[in-house]
Amino acid sequence: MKVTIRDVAREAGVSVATVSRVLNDSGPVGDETRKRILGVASRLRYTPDGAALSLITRRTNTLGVLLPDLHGEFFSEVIRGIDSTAQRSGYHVLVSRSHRDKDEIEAAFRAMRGRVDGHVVMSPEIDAQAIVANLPASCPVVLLNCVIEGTEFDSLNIDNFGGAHAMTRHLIGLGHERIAFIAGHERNHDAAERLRGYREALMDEGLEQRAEWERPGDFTEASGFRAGGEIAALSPRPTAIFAANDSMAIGALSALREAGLRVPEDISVAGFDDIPVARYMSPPLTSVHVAISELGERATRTLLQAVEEKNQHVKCQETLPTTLVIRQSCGRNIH
Amino acid sequence: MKVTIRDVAREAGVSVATVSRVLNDSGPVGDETRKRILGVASRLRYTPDGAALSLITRRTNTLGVLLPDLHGEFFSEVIRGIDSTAQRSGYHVLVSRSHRDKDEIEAAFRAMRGRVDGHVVMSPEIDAQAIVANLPASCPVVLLNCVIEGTEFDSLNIDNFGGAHAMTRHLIGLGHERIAFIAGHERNHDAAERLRGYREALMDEGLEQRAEWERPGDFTEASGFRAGGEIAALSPRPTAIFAANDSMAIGALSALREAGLRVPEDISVAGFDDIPVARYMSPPLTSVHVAISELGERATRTLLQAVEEKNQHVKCQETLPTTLVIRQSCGRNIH
DNA sequence: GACGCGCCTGTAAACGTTTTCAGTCAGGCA
DNA sequence: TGCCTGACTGAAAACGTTTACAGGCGCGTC
Repeated sequence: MKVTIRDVAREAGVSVATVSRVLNDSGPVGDETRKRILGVASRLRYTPDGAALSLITRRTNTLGVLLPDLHGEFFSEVIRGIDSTAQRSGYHVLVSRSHRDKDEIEAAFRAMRGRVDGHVVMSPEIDAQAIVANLPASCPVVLLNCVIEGTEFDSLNIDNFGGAHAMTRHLIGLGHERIAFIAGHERNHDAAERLRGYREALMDEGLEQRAEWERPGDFTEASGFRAGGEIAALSPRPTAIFAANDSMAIGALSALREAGLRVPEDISVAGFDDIPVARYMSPPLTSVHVAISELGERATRTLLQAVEEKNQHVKCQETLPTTLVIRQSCGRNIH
Repeated sequence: MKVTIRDVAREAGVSVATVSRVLNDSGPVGDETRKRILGVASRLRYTPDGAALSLITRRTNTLGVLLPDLHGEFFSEVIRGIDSTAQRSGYHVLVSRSHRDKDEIEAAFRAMRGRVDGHVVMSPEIDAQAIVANLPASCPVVLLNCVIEGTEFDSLNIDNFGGAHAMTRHLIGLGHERIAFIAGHERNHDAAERLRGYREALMDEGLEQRAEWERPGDFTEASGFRAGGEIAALSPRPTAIFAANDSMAIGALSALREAGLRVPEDISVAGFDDIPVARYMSPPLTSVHVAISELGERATRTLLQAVEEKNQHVKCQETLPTTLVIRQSCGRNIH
């Protein structure tokens, strides 16, 4: 049924070794023979079998990507960065999402054994140390947004703390003194760092902190909507809301509008991530810009290098800087 | 370096066949022997090599997914549907995005040969017939949003025409007579069908059609923004805008706001897809709901069945229905 | 006591490649 | 003529599995 290298060899009247040599340019072959083989190969539509190739070369040309159950544009942008970089180097991308706990991640690793040359793991919820611990040392891994210590692994993080700190100071600079925060899951590392940045900026400036100004959320628009409504009902009402990601900020915007509040006249709103849709909000959303697709690109480049050097290279820990993007959703406090 | 089945066999003092039998429950093995082997296997952290397994079983337990350069939530939702369904059946997902022309798609197919048990192909831009023509008949394929005729392949389409037609009639029902349309690429099948639905609904109701009311776009927020601005400047100004997808509708909303127009008082806006963020717009966006993740789920289920039956099953062509979701971005025409 | 039949186990082939090694052949040189 | 070299080619091993086949052993039956 399937056409193999043997079929090509037989049809061309040569041995499989010669066919292989022609197809990979891996040895001298007579001009006439080469042409004949090339002809037969394309006529028969021969394509080498990936499995057999991987088996012999110990290379799959595939990268595994383990992601949590991300939603929306963040996911899409990360994958875009990863895939385009991988593709440029002739690699495929095997994705696997929605891994809640350590066991699930380990199962995913096992299932991918021998199908993948390395992994990009994004797991902000879980102790990465434990995950990666029982991975064979020969298997390259790049940790994305993971909480991990030491210099044993390649890792790439967003400057969550710095970004949140800067945004909070920006709001304070606009004269806001009652600033609410919509948080993500406590156990999410990104979320925790952003919360820490918010708190520390308030402390640095000697502003009041109230528990009721910190609302729980889970990075979805729905949770932002809920939190936004609650904040609108607070008294005294905060004059600014900083959401730990854009999706929640968008949800909050929607809730504020329903509550009859104008943004930014009555209350300011800021987000985090600067997803593409942020600038098209009404009003356009002030946010902490993260180069999301670059996150994927960098992680992939690092991983490809690790694969190339068989994981013998010196590991590096990077932090991707963030920048403030000022749009119209935040105004000077006039209350 | 890597621990193979042979290592386990040696350590346990049995043959590889016996180990294989234990690990796959594929034959009778003495109780004592079985225990010993299981013990050794877990102590050595043995995991079968995927490549070798695929080679011998002719199964990769992996599905290939070829997508165009989708952006935003649509991509993310489709993948979510595909991956969750695949994962439930023990399959992995190999994604590959950004395929512009036939050659690129073919190259992707070739590269995946032997790494994948079947393909989900989404390619609204290109004649699918040509793509799939020179694929071996034994390779299962499900076509997603592809233009294709006949019953030779499994295919799954959105009811683009019906959805667009219904939305246009809805706008007409609200009293709008000058309805603008922001289109997608001409060569995009989805876009073309949505445009056709818009046109035919206007014709059915005997409404005027003007070339200047049909603005080009490319499914991005930026193009919707541009088109929205142009439409706002038209005179007489249309009283409603129907965008061929939500991203463009969101862009248009933003442009209208900048032009000082109120939605829906001055002008109504409708989108298509009903991406999750649509309901959180200001105002919440009326849209044609498409069960995006279900699109991925269904395609995957069909593909898995095709794999199961070695592509000998009867192919089916499905169309996913759409529903109108009425929110506040469209109002009765009061001009 | 011979035979057949289960159960358990091992040997070896097969999957489709790459690659090492050895071989053939022509031609140049002594 | 004999030898060496270099270009070309083929045979066979190797990768890590599964599986068809066969063998050994204990036990029951005639």
